[in-house]
Amino acid sequence: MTGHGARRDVAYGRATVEKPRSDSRRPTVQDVAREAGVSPSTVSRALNGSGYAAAEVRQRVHAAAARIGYVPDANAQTLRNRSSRSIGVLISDLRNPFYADLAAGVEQALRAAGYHMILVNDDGSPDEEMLAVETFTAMRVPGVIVTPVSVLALKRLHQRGVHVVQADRQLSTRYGDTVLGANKAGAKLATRHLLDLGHRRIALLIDQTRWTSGAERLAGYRAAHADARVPVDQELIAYTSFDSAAARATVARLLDTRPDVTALFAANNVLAQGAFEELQHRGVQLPKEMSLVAYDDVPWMSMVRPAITTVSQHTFDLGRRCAEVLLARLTVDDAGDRGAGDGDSGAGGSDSAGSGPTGRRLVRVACELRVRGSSGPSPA
Amino acid sequence: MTGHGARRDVAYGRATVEKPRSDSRRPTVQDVAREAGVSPSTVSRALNGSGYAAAEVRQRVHAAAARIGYVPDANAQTLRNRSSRSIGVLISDLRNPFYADLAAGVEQALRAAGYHMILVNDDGSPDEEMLAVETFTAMRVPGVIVTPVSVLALKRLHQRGVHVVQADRQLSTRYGDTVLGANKAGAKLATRHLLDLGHRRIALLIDQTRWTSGAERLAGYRAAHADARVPVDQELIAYTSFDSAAARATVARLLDTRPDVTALFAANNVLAQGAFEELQHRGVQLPKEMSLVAYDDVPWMSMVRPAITTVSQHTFDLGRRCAEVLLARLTVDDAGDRGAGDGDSGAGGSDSAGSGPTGRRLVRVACELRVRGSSGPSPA
DNA sequence: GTTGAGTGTGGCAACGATGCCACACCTGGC
DNA sequence: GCCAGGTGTGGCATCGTTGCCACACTCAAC
Repeated sequence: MTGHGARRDVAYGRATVEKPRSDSRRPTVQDVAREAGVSPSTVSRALNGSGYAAAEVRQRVHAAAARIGYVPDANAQTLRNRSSRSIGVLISDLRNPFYADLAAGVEQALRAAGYHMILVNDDGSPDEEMLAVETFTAMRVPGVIVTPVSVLALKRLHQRGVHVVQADRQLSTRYGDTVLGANKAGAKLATRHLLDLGHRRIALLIDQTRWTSGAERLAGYRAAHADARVPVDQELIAYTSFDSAAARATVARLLDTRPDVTALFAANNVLAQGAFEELQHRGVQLPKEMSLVAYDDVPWMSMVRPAITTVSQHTFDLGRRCAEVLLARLTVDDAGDRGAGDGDSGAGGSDSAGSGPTGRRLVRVACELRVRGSSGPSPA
Repeated sequence: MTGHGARRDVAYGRATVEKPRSDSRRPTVQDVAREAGVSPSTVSRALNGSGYAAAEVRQRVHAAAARIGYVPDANAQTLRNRSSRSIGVLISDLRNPFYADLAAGVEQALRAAGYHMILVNDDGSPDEEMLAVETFTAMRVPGVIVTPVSVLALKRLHQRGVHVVQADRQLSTRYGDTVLGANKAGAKLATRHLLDLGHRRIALLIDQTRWTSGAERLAGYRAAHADARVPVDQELIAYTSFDSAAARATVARLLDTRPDVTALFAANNVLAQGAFEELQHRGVQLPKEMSLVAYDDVPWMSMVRPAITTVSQHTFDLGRRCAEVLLARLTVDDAGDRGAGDGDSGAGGSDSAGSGPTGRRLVRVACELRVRGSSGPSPA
């Protein structure tokens, strides 16, 4: 087997063709030390600012480092320090704007703090999720932000001493912190909006209620009814799967069997798409014949006419908040003794339940009802 | 300064509160070796399958590793092997579905090949781009996929022996491979579609033509006119900035000064949004009074009525292709002698120009015209 | 019975950065 | 003039993995 040695040997011969400037290998602390006329230890101290280093020497080292283009090897640092500045981010579907925005928010906050994001798509598959967990473990990430699929993944991470933040939904209260949208409040707001408009037979289109996101939205829907003393018709809670085609079929069935429905509340953007397509296909007039409200505002909802009334989750902020919560843990970790406090310096509109730095934290990011043209008075 | 040592010492005392099972540190090859009754070298050989290892021993080692839950430290491996399995991916805006889809495609292909993606958003800023380059360098990534902003970043990466793939646009032909959409062909297709419908005053809404993406689309627009022997009215090429509000204002100005325009071709999804909003705002009837065609199909375009005629870039595939092109380079690199061939096993519809494994490669991913309701016969 | 090839295993150094410890030097006080 | 204390620097081991090399052993052939 011509292993690595051979590869390296050959690489030089090929250098000008494939990898142009790999003729001189990357500079290390040793090289900086030689250049500055000091020892590697001193270089380390001078660059990191920890420990003694005469001002003059410090300057000389910095100059030398800049001159030869020294970039510290992150892997060596991680190996030595036993913790990296990479954060694992595990989401279900990057092509869904909800997850994309979430990831974008996470990335922004991480980058601002000098961390970076390893992004893995699990397509909602527990197996892929577990594989990602192994990857993150191997990389020694200090924390992971995940829209969780299986409790096992959370548990495994937790066992391995990795800080976990569950985003958007909470599968377990035992492992790490959680950042959620105000699902119940949002769904209640939306439902109440419809009730206020006189609707009495409001169908809820929802995919699953095993996850907190779905369950809480359902609860909000019920709560609004209860507040208005309008009984909930169980038949109007239409369960479907997380797929716009399926949602569309479900809506079709619903409209056929229950022509008395005057409003439709779709529990997320994917289901809303199916619903909207079916209504459009049938030529149902919004909002005259039917009102439509969606949870989770995504771009198409404000482009179509009438524009869709939605509950915005402030998804980007949600992502940012996830990163902040995680970073707070890491900082506490670093600080030896807990100095950082709980620091719920909440970007306006997020409230946090849960105790100090030691306990599990649950952060809620506020949502907002955006009334647009798709919701109007009940025709009845 | 209570440094790292202190942190560790304290960590144990806190273990049950913060990081539950960090009481036992992570198992290493040493631990596996002890468990299996062999030496670390043998463990390495047994697990990696390189070099001798008796079948019985191999089995014993695997069992031991599984029993104690051994996960190799990726950082130590990278340090030792001088190359990681992380790929840097640098894009402009994750919240734009174009970039999100691109990243999703990249991620899928990387994951399938056992690599993972460090995703960084540079918001189109050269400074952020350079910072990301430093990060990637520090992490010793073997390759980077980038929607480039500045040539300097490409050059820097190239100098450091990192394989580069320019995605979507090509800023320089000197550094690494490139994967582009068939911009000219696509724009020509779209323009020709409008010309065929009888339009003669087709405005082009475009942000900039310094990048290949814009320049090629402009070229396609011109080429279609030339083919049809229709002169291009320079005034109808409306330059704006990459921003839907600006695009909208530009469209407004255009429509005011040139009421004779019968069709609008928006060079990307962001500009298309601005155009659509302005047309909608003015109550312009599509396609009766005006036709609209967009480059880059994104979800809202098929949700609105009339749905927008677009050129789909197959963005997800574009991303996948970027990863494939990069991985091919890495494989050649590994293989000591070039065994892998050029292997343009193109997923149907992508054609590659450029020479074998040693030369720079330029791959084009085919696009497709999707005719929808927003384009119709010229009113004239 | 010795030699040689072939087979399997362990020792050890290296990847690059870091921080503890030891030590050299300088200054001031008695 | 000697010692104590402070200041700045270098040596060295370490993080976990890998692969080269050396070596031990088995077996067959001469």
